[in-house]
Amino acid sequence: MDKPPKQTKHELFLNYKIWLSGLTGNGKISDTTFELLGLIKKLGSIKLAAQACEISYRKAWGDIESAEKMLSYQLIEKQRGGKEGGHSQLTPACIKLLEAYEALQQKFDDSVEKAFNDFEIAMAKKPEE
Amino acid sequence: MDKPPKQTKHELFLNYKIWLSGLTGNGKISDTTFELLGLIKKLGSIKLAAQACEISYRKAWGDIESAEKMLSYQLIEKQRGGKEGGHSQLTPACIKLLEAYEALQQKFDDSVEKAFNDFEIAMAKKPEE
DNA sequence: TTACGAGCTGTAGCCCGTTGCATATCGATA
DNA sequence: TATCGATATGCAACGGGCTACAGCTCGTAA
Repeated sequence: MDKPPKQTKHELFLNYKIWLSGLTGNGKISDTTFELLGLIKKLGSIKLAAQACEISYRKAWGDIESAEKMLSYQLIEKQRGGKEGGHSQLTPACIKLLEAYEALQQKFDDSVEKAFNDFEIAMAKKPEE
Repeated sequence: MDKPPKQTKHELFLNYKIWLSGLTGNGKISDTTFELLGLIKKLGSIKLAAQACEISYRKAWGDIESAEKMLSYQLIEKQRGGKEGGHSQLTPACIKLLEAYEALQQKFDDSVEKAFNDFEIAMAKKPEE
């Protein structure tokens, strides 16, 4: 899921990872989890989303559970049974959260790009300058 | 070493981690490694710096080695022997790198703060707004 | 010339996140 | 009312990262 990092003239890449945590530190929502949520929204299924995310269903399920526990509200509307076995969709609260996160992520990307450009410039300078 | 993350009115914290990697992905320089380098500069000893960093000497040494291999230049001037056992200091190239990183880190912090403020505002709004 | 303490190095073992598997549950629809 | 497949859940096993520890190397100052 990690997007290709940015390269310097010095053959360095900048990588970063962001996540949300709760007050007591007893849980977290990682970028991967948000990606998972986005895929559930798109695919309507935890199973399919987990596959697309290249993580085990077990992990996907656990991540959702811990995120919901941390936030103390429901993220996923789950439907079991039926010929199709079941399906899932995001709650309105989850959609709101996801959209806020995606905006956060986007702003972050832009800022990082800028900061890293400055880094490249600094590294290109000779030490004595 | 992780600094306290920022809190929303929704009792959420934003956390992040950055690191540099090389072309072939065969190594990385984490924020912890940069913290270690800063402490070596300050304390003049890998051993003391590792203690201050709360990592094992073994890991500190391995991190430095892999960073130097990745960059293919020397970061640390090491001195063995003597009554004091030895000491270490940063090379000029390392100091330059460290300073560039610290500036990058600072800009990162600012970006995070700004992006997270917007996130808070978005989360404070009612879904229908 | 020796003693000391940091730099170096290998390895056994722990911790913890994750996978993989097994198995149960549910319920719309055919 | 039988079926089918996704949701739900536990657990053994694996693997990577790290620590703990043991032991060595070095060279200066006493």
